[in-house]
Amino acid sequence: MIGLLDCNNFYVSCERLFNPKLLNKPVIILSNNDGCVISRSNEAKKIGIKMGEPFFKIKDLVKKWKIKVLSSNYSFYGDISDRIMKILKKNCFNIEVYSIDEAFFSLDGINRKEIFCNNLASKILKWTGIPVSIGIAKTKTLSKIANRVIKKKNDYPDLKFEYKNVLQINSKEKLTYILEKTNIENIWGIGKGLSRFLNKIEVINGLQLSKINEDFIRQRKGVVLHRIILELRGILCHKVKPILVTKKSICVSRSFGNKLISYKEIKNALIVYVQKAVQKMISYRLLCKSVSVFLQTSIYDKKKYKNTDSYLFTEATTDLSTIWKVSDLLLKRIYKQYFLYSKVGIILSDLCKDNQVQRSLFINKTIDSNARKKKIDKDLMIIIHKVNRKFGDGKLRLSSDQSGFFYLRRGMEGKKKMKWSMKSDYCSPCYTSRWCDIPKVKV
DNA sequence: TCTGGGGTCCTAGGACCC
DNA sequence: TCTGGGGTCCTAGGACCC
Repeated sequence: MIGLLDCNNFYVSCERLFNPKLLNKPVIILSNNDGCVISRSNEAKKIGIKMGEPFFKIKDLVKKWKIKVLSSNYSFYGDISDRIMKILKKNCFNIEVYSIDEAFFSLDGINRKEIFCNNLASKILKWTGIPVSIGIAKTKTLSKIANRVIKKKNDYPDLKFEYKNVLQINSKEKLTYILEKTNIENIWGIGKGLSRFLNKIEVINGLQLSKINEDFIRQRKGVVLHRIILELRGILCHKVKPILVTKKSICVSRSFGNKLISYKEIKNALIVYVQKAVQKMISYRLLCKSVSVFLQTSIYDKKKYKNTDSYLFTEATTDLSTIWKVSDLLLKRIYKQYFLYSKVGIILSDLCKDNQVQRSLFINKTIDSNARKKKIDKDLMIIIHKVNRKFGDGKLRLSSDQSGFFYLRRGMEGKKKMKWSMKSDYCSPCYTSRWCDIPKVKV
């Protein structure tokens, strides 16, 4: 049996930990750039605010219902997430952290699974203050469904819930009832495209999907949907993968706070993302062999443009100034005048572990050559990494000219807003991850 | 006026091999 | 005039996830 732990309204719950004024009130959290709604309290859900809704479209509702609005604060949520996952790891042996607020775990060998999970949920609530739900079933797909059922009890009136936050699908009758009451678009792995296809052939709910002719599906839609069907029948296709599989790519990109036209401004934004991406890569002890840069206008604009270009190194590298030189070159190649750009980004791929680098036969005279220089560059990057960790992200930054020099950023982080800086008008303090933001208690 | 960011997996089709 | 069969590997793009 597989358990799925999912934090309830995770980002809202995090914000409520340190700000009790948000309790029992409608609260929403916005995506980067204050673009869309990505977390809602139950009260906000009741008002009818949908997941992913653009913020500007619901401003009237926000005013009318006095909804509390917050920008997202990922370093804070990440820290709370770590605490929850640590508790889980101490109590279970086979865990796959699936997202910032979700984890699968194996329940093999545990006798009274529901009681065990109920205790686990209580412990997490007591130790971190975050309410969680746990679904238990034979496969990942079914445990996702079980988890959803707990959160939407009203949609399943005939079910008896022994526990407030835990549900096990442990009988055929229960499974049949739940599947019949679950629409296909709420099943894990079925998005817009597959829903449209299934609705067309009059498959509306999970029960119908589980009974469909699998050869037909395999032929028409391939192995992905076939596996979903098998999992609905209780046949395991997706194992719990506890080992951290190494990353395959690292991407850093942001939408600009304001649209940009000039090459120079876009370049200034890109250099910050390049440095972030390289630092991330180094922290995973990886090197990259390939760099891509992409640039695009908003998909909602009339005058659209979107382009990507890539560069392949002869040997994998972590060197920031080399990667920046290449990124700048790529940006030059894809930049076109007279467009209103909304986003630029960098992707590092062809990643390899730092102890498994394939050496090049033709090391001389290439852009990323010279072993001695490489060693110095690597040491330099580690120092920059350490300085930035100690004094704040972005304190030491690569200069955007081609000198390869670094410069020290004066003043407080975030004081000087650039035209391209993200909107984040409603951000809470980093209560647990920045020294000056830690709440003070007066006794 | 204002619509996120960072990923993974699969497939079709082309290029190439003996 | 007539030109096979059975493979592998790579890539771009799509679908999907939270």
